[in-house]
Amino acid sequence: MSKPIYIYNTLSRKKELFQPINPPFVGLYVCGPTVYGDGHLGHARPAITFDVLFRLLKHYDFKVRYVRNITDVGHLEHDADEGEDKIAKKARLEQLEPMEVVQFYTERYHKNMEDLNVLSPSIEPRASGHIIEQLKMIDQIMDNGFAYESNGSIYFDVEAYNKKHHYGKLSGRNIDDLLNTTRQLDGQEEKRNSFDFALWKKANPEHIMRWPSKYSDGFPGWHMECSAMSTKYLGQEFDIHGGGMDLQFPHHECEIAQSTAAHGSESVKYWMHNNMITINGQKMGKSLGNFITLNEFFEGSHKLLDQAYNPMTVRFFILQAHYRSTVDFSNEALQAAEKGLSRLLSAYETLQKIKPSEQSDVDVKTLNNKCYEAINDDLNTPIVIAHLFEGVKMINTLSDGKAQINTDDLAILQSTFKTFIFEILGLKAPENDIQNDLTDQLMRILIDARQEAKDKKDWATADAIRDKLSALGVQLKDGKNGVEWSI
RNA sequence: GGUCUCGUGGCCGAGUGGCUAGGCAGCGGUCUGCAAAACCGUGUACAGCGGUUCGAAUCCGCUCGAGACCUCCA
Repeated sequence: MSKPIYIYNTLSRKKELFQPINPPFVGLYVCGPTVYGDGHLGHARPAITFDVLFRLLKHYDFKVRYVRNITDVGHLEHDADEGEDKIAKKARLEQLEPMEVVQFYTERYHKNMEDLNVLSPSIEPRASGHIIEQLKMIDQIMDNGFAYESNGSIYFDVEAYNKKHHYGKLSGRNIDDLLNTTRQLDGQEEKRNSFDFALWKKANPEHIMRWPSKYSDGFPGWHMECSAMSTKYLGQEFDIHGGGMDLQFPHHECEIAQSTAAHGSESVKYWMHNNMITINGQKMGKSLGNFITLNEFFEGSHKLLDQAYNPMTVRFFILQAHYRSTVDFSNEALQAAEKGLSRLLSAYETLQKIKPSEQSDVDVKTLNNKCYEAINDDLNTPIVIAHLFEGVKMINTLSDGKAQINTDDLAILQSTFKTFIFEILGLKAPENDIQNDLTDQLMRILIDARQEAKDKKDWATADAIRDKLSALGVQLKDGKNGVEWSI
């Protein structure tokens, strides 16, 4: 199954037909987290968006190498810390080794991703493990005359670069705008121009994370890692680079400049950017202090949360919006997503029980096509979900015996649901680990006891059992095919 | 200040020149001893004002409002 995929390329600001540089291989690079704190809802968005892309490409049998980095060094802070490394700062605060912090938060990030059913990337390189590659790339940029040394630090010469290439092409800026709008920052006096950015930074004596180099004892600039690691694992030219919209400028703009300056040609064919998650209409972000961590979502432990939300609810919530739109958080919206997902999944279970007939009066082929059309149209997951709900209606009608379906169509319907819900959207049925065999058998005893009471029309006893279970958070559902229970 | 995006029914959220996504809530119903759950049915909304057009939520202009980037950020 291979159909044309269209993706929105930030470079051209248009949807473009996706054509890999070297089919069937696809190189995909996505900016991963800086591991100095717990992941929040904002981290879930790109992870899930590009997870869906990864899954879709694999579904179409592309050979995908998906690289998502872990930033464990290099992002400077510009507050009172005078360029102290983020990781180093956190380490000092907690009296830990920097790599201890990195280890701790990396593992928590991985756990979050697993909970969200986000597939592991093919390679998850760390910035700290690629200092040599970064230094090599800095050498190339220096050799090509697009960088200069100043007091042991190396800066990218934006002006020199802009004479031959367009600095700002991704974010729609030009160098004149930047001259007027760039703020005074630390280390400015070392730069020729305010918009120049660091490739290598000489470390202050108290700076913990540092590596020796011919320039100085220091650490790489904040954009180098992605350029160096994408080149190493995907080559000088690769297909797709993704990340949050907030990284468009300056991070991705600098990446383009660095790669072009080092290799003489552009590195990325398609740039994709997911939009932000907002909370009360405002961006949710680390610096704004209004973020909710994923762990808090899963535990319901944040004051803005009415309840705990299953990771699949969060995933479904995010997929119900298109990745290039902002999505506004609210308990109401999350609860709506929770119910919608559960309806979708229970229809999937119903689908497994449907028996085929001789003839078919449902159009499953169109449904299947519409799902593919939607996902191929720049990952339009909300439309896919809308179509799946049409399928839900279809399934329930069949289940009620109000329509018929033949063997072939049933197979198509089942495969459509399976493919889209689980394989491409990456949803999964929530696990009930409490619902093991023993518990189920104990529950059966109670359910049977209640049934006996009901048979005797002893409603008081029957209701008492139901109410007491309900108080423990166990719901009984009287269905046509017997009594089901859930927590 | 510069660059840019957006404003859709009670809530969330697609669409983007005519054929009025979808989910949740609400309402009506089916089922049930009752309830819950489940299922079915049900809503012509597109910030305001002008313009283009046979026809605009969709294109253009203005007004109002919200937000993003320009600084670490997903």
